[in-house]
Amino acid sequence: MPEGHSIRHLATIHEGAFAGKTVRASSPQGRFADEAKNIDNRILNNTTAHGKHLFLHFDTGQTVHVHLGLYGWFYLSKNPNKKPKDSTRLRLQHDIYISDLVAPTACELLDDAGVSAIKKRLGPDPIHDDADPEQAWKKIVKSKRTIAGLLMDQSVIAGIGNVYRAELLFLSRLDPFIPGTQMQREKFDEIWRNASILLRDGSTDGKIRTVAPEHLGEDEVKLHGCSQFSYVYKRQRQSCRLCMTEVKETELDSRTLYWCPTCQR
DNA sequence: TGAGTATGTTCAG
DNA sequence: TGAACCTACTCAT
Repeated sequence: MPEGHSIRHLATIHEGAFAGKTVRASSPQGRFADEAKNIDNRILNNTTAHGKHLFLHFDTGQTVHVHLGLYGWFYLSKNPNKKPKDSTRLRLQHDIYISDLVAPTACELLDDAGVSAIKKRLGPDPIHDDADPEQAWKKIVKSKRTIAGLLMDQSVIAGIGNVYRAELLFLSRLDPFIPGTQMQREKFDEIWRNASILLRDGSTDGKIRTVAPEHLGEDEVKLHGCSQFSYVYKRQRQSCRLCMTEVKETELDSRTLYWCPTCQR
């Protein structure tokens, strides 16, 4: 489930498990073997996250940069005898914890310049206290692209993926297809504010929660806290939770967009 | 058991 | 714009 909230969640978990400790690093799959040797038996200083990018900073001055992509994930375990899968790109281990990274889009060893280059091409991340929404607003308001497309552009705002995109647009009752040039400042501020709140909330346990309890069905209320619900994401051909109009889906920039044509006019 | 789908990004053409 | 990356889950057979 790798949107920004998951990456922050994983950064926090890895910092708690490994920071300040001497870590064994290996690559059972082999594709990160040479790089793993550089950080094997070194101390992991701390972790950071920006958008969907995770950084593990070592005392060598080097940083492991991970992007999970669509399939990637870290599997944490306390079982010292756990066997890695053949596909495990990176295994981090010390006395207590094992973390296995499987199927990431990116796993590479960078110096400070490499880390800076990645952060430079990313927009502000609403999960950060010191993120500057002005940077995002300036790009949005001068773009003719749709607001739905702009919200998914990591160089505009970092960390929002397809689920949060759909839900944020619904929460602000925004037509996904209006161009950035027609965005109202108040609407942008609302999206930014909601993104900050929802991403932070999701980062506590890695789960996306966007629906207010009063908008959940009776059966769903019983499950609330165990499962994830949405207003429009993946609810195509179902009724809108608020107005009962059928939720629509369409392809936009090669991703599926979900919206309520009545609430989001 | 196999097909289909997915919360993402990069690169070739 | 489409293919590639190459995992986990759901659903139909």
